[in-house]
Amino acid sequence: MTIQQINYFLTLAKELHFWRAAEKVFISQSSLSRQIKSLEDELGIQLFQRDKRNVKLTDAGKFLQEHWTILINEFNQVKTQAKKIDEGNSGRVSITYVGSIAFSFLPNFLKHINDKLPDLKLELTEPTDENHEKLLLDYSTDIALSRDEIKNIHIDSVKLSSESVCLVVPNNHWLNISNFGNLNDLKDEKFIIAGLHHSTFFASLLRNLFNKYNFEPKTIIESDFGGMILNLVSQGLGISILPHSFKYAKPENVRFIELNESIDLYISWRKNDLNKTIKRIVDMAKEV
Amino acid sequence: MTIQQINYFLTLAKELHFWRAAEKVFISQSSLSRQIKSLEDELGIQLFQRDKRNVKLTDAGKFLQEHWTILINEFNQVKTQAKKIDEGNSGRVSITYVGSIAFSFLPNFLKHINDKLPDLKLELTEPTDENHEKLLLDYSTDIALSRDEIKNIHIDSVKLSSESVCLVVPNNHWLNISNFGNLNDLKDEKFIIAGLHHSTFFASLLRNLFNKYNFEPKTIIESDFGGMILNLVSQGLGISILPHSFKYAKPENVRFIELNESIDLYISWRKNDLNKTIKRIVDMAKEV
DNA sequence: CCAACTAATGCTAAAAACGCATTAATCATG
DNA sequence: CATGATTAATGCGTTTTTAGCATTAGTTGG
Repeated sequence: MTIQQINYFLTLAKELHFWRAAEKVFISQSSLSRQIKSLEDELGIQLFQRDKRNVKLTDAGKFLQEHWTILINEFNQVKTQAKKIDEGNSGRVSITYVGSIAFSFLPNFLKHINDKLPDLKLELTEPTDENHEKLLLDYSTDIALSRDEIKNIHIDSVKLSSESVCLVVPNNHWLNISNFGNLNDLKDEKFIIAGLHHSTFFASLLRNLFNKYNFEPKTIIESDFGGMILNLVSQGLGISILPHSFKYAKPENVRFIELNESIDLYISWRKNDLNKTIKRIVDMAKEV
Repeated sequence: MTIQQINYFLTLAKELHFWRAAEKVFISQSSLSRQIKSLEDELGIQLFQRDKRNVKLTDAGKFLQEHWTILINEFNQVKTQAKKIDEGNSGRVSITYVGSIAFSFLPNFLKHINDKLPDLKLELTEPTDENHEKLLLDYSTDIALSRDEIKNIHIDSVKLSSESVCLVVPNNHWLNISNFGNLNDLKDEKFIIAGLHHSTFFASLLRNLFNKYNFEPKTIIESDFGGMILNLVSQGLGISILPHSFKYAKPENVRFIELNESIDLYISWRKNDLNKTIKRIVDMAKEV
């Protein structure tokens, strides 16, 4: 039983046509026919019900199609990860991050990594659902930069920094540090903020903040992309609440007013991962 | 990349010695050497660090050893299950059950199956940890007979029957149906019962029962095997509490006194499993 | 420095995989 | 109902892969 044979099988199971399937796997129809037959013989399982004209999966075939598809995927994932370990400092490392660090921490961090490990390729992704724990465990990513700590026996997670949360207003806005009391002063303001129904950490922080003051913001635009929000604020469309680090995006015509709330940044990685480069990068993060 | 090659790799990874590994997989040392090398070439990953004398795994090799071991096991499990589906009524079906039905429901059930499907082989197991849900989901079993309903979107679960829970006492015991009031009459009795700390459904039922009367039994012997308990009770070593169906074990010198508690029997199976025989057997259970 | 050990390699034989051409069965069509 | 189109299986020769034997080459322990 070859991985190759399984791929032949999966292709045929999808096409249900020997000629088309054979073309897809770049062998002749006769070869495919024989490979499938030898697979059936070796397993002692009838995979396809076929006459001279039609091909269809048996129940056992359907079962194998479903489960082999999953297993082959896992095989490929494992292979990719092994390759990363093999390549080490000259390989690739995947990093997932939350958008709000794109302007401050992340550029410095990436520069630092590139100075120390110039041959390393970095794969950056900003996940939308923010399930960093799952992404780490199934090897979809190697390092996660998130707003909350990940508590899992297979994952190490340490706090890198804290920063304050700020009101963001256009420069010509009446609000400033000295005349700001609390959120309820802002009940007539138009807000441009992240979707509060999301399950991200920042959304939940905002929900808590509004709850504390029993305050419901007049939201005119929802966006999860901080850069977009900043831009809209600078255009005078409304005000927003963002982590302080967005100041480093050097937005024009915008003023930041610190609130009495702070938000953390954590870095998380798989405990004892064999890819030593991951740990090196984590250590670099602590230096930045 | 062949399944065979992976098995070669896993053997060598364990032995770390080409000759011994080659013997274990029934090929020559030279062949094994070449197979490993071709695997390394194909993956583009160094698996072993070797000189003319020693062999040891690289980090990537360690990683692959760990994950391939798991995947190969899953492959075999999937194969076994596909085989079962292929064989259908002449194949095998695995049933896990709780001990307490061994004397009443189970014999009738098995006889019924054997009458209808004489070519079917049945694999019976009585799991100790009673995690029927997990056993079903990972295909370790096909049908589970348990005391509580399994609630999972991939599993169907229906109640087969209910029965009362009984006090079991030796025939010459002072206690009988007419003079029994409640559990607190039994505070001086010696009990022989299942370990209450266990996570089985029956253990938790007993815990609740005792809690209800704020009653702590003087337990002299703990055993999870009902047959053993019955035997000890009949020898006069103490009294016990068991489901009513143990009466069908036809124990000598023992009397059952019904309590005001009942316990259910559920049958559970994977929803829409491709092995049609499983559903047939489930339907038979409802007829018994 | 020699003997024992062990992984790699040259060579040859056997086995497996492949493609071409053909066969055999089925289906659609007039 | 005959005929051509379609399609999976198979006979056969070729190429590729795998296996074993014998040998080589480097390492280790005495």
